[in-house]
Amino acid sequence: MATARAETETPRQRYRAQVQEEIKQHAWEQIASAGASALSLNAIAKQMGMSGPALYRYFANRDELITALIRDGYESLAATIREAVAEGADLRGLAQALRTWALEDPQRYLLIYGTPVPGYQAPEDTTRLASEVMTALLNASSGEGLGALPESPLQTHLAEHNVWAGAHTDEPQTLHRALILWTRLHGVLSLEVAGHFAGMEFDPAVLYAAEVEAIAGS
Amino acid sequence: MATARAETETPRQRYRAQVQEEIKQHAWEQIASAGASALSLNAIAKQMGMSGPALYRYFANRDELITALIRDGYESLAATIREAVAEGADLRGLAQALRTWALEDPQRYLLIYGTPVPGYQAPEDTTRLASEVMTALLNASSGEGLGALPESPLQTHLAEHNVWAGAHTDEPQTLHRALILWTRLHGVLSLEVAGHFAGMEFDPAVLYAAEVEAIAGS
DNA sequence: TGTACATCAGTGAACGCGCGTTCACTGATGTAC
DNA sequence: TGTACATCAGTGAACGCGCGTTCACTGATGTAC
Repeated sequence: MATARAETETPRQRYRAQVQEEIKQHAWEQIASAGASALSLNAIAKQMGMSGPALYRYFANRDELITALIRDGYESLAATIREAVAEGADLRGLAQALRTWALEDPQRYLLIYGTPVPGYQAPEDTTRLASEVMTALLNASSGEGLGALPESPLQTHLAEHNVWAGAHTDEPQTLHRALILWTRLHGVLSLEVAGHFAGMEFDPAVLYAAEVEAIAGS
Repeated sequence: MATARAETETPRQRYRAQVQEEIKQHAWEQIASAGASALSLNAIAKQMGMSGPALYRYFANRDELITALIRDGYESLAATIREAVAEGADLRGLAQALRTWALEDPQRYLLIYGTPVPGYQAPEDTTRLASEVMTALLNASSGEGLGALPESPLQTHLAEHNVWAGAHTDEPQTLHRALILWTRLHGVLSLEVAGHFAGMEFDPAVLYAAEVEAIAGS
């Protein structure tokens, strides 16, 4: 057959994807320098040397662009965790991967885990990516050799409700461990990224590592 | 003397303070419904039934209003903690007070601990209020009967740098305890407030309590 | 108690600005025969 | 290989809007003698 197969990318499609990518990159730069609320389609267009309305060929409106950025953020995190898992990372490795990812681009981290954009509803597929990350943490939190947790009403609470929809374990200790791993890491990261350690003269990385060890056991 | 003393509030001053307060209240409502970035002086004026420029009698510009809100936020937190301390609250009590305060007005919490406004520099007195809170946590973290922490490189790290400028203790265990109290509580609170527990069917209060107990000891 | 003056809250018009978005169009690129 | 047509990226003008902020002003409230 001489007709192009559907899966083959035409030059036009490739160009389209490139420009779309370039728009997003400029959007990230703008977010980095002035926050997500300052994102302006016209400003991006000007930076790219084209007229404002041209962007509407690539994104239906401002909201759709932001949605794409958020989705990319989730995807980037999920990919990072996926890679770490593929390389056989344990609980410590995952924590390290998360931290590296967060500090690599604080604004990307904040777009997902910072103050939510009011009235903004995340698309479904991001929740899928979010739970992929959670599942990785959960898997890393089960098994031998990890620090034992003291008994706690939380564990029976977690056992009663099914906390992770579709979790592959219902072992209370594992659920507990994964949950506090999640919240403790974000506790350090979010305060660090938001600059709340600024006045204190210590290295957040050491604190982060200590929190990881407290869960992983020594 | 018939002349009014300087400390006495004149009716005009009282009125002025009232209107200023009313402006801030409308500002909070606006933040609550559309986020801090959507705060508009003109919109506030319209809500109050007055013209836009009238607000400039009370705040020099938009930035000064936001600064006042942030300052009020810090002051409200510091007052809450101060009260709890005055009532003899221990570590558990302080943690509870913090949580109640945060959930009472999530937007106020987020204005302080959420994504920072880019380019915005907090005034000095807020750092004073912030460290007042820290000191309270520090005091509650010292003393007998608290759960012992495993040894950790973090403790020697904290001992070497003076983490809290002007802390009344340099006991490594105490510093460690106060620090993780701080980060762990915010880990739960920030994820909860930002809605990241939405998909999971459990009560964040139970998790919060478990984290407190893990530090306070049972 | 009454008058003259100063203070200050609030108004309305006006400024320039940048925003998101629509629309009719031009011109280049790709497709079908 | 060449022609006719369809697709699509990008432009420029225009829309209405709300924003922060300045300015000259009116009118009410407070102060001094």
